[in-house]
Amino acid sequence: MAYRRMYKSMEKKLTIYDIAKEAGVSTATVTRVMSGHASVRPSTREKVQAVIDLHGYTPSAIAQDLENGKNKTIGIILPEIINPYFAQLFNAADDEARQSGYSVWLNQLPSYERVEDSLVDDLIRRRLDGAFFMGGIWETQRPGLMEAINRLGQYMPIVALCPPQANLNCICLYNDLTSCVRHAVRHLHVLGHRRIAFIGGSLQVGGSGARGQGFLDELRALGLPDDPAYHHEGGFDAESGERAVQRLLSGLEKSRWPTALVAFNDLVALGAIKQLKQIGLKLPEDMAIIGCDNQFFCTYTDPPLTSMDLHPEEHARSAIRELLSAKDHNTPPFNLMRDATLVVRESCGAKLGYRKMG
Amino acid sequence: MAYRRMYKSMEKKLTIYDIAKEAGVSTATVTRVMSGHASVRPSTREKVQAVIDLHGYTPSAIAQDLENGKNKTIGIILPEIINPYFAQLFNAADDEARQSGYSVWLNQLPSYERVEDSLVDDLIRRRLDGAFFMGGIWETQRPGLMEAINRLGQYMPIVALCPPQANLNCICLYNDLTSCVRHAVRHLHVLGHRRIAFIGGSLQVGGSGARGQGFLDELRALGLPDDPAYHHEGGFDAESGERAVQRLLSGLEKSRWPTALVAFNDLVALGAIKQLKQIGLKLPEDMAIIGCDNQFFCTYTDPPLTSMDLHPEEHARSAIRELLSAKDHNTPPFNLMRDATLVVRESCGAKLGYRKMG
DNA sequence: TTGTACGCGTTATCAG
DNA sequence: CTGATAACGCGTACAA
Repeated sequence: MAYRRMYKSMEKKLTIYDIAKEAGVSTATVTRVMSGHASVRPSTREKVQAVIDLHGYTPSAIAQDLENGKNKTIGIILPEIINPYFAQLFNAADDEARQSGYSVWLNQLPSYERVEDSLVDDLIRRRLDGAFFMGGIWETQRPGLMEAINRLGQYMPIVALCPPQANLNCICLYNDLTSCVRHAVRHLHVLGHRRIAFIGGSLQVGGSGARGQGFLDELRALGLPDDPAYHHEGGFDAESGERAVQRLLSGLEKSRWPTALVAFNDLVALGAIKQLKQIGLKLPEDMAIIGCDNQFFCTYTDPPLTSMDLHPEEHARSAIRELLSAKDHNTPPFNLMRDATLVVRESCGAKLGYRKMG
Repeated sequence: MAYRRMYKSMEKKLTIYDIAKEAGVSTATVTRVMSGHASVRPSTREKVQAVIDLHGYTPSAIAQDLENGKNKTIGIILPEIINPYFAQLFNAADDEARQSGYSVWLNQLPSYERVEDSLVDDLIRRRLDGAFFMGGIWETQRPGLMEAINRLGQYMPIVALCPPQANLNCICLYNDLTSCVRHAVRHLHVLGHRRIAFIGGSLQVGGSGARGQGFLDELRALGLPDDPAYHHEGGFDAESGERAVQRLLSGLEKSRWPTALVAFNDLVALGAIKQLKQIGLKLPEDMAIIGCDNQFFCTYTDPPLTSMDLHPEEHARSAIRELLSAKDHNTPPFNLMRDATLVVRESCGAKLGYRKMG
């Protein structure tokens, strides 16, 4: 037994013509009533409005879009919304766009996967008003990404959350990750740490390279030993953190264990903390750790995780604003750097004060 | 100095007419070439394709949408993507939709806020193929929501993640939260706990009511005391958890403290754990705790958090599938219930075995 | 103040 | 196989 007319969409779709006919006016008048701008005789207005209300008529956005040749939509491309860091970015971008009467269209592009032409085609096909590529992308080799951005950039303004790169034709918003990591290392040094290791991420590639560089730079600047056994790459999530700690410590005599860890990000730190405790270490007494991203759970780890805030919301809001303004004013590409902020909690032993360490 | 022709979108927009003219054919033929379905003489095909490639022409999706009267888009309404639970749901829905060639349009509708007509108008205006309302919504009074859903339901199929309700005309997917909480309480009881408290959420309203009911039901069934001082509502996030613990314990002599906590969800549990430790309690020895949602960080709390898995991904995938099939087959509304699964970790003392407790 | 007619970019239909 | 032409639903000149 089939159900009929369950949805109005199943009935004859209601168009502006239907309203016009039923109200005994032209479609132009209906438009006038709805927009409210033009002047309509009060009696006609009422008559038309009555019909509109009666049927609950709402004009089709797709027809409107066609009419004025745009979407009022901005495409957002990120690796995975599951990652709270990207959720945070997305959320701020969404909010900012909405405030300007724009919508946002989310596209997940998993890390490690090749950038397919079909994604770019999709974005072009939709006639978006701009595209915002956010991070995670440069942390790994991403075949095809730069070409994709450059092609897409011929159709709409683009903002990317990444350090500026040669031949990358878009607005780049980024953090000075080198100085960010140097900041972290310095914090640990001030607290007395001398054997410091870096875990997670990937020291060679893309944006991660900057962190690795910062790490090494600061070690040198402080005159600390630069032991290759103290670099353990591996990934961007909590499991990577667990594994990194395991590999790091199992490869070293106890006497040579570092006293502090710089984690690629908070997720890596989260995993590291678990593994460190499992080994029986007390935090921060036996091992200090610092994360990056200042995620919501930093307050709730035990001990609370000291971290670097990269100010993702501000980046996201800038991105949207620049996108909209670039569309209007045809702004030439530029780049914008933000400093990171150290958020001191307890995982580095700040409360314990300075200690002389082996 | 203004930049010119930076984006192709700034130039005269390339349409199918332009391609047709330049290739010396009609627009119909261009369409045929692009779709590949109809038969075109190879030589013409090549000729047309050459022009297409030359200019990188991509047909406008908005015109296509107008033509076939649909979007291939499903609207998703959730409180906040920042909450990892909803991110998880969204992600699964997105993936499922994509697999069927559909897109997803995210709309955040903060809890506690009234459902504006403008949101519903927006959804209707876009001529979506369906809408998926997900949770958090029924946890609080939501003036206007039911009316909104019922109005929207006249235009497109709707799936909601909530228990079926009278006068709510949509497909409801839900968990049996009553039995879910009873399950949790039983787990604690088996481990020896006799004084059990419930924190977070709201016992009276909507979906939360079911949890509160389950809590009370199981206490009664087990012959445990039902002490009003053991119910502490308050919210859905980590901070709420902190406050709830504070209020709960400060209002009770130590001898009457519960030995176990049922938290509304994992975020509440996260906050509770922090506060419990701050008070100096050992977990799970001095206080057991069980969460709900089985979020990613459950593995990484200390101790790892025992939780209930509500299988959000399965719900989300069902939702999308039902939405698409409802559109095609005009299925009558129905409801679908899923059981929750207990995921035992260490926060309830399962490793310690049964203990006789005060 | 109101109506007519056309354009927006595609696809589909129907001739040829 | 190919080309006109009519939809699709709306806004907007332009005319009345």
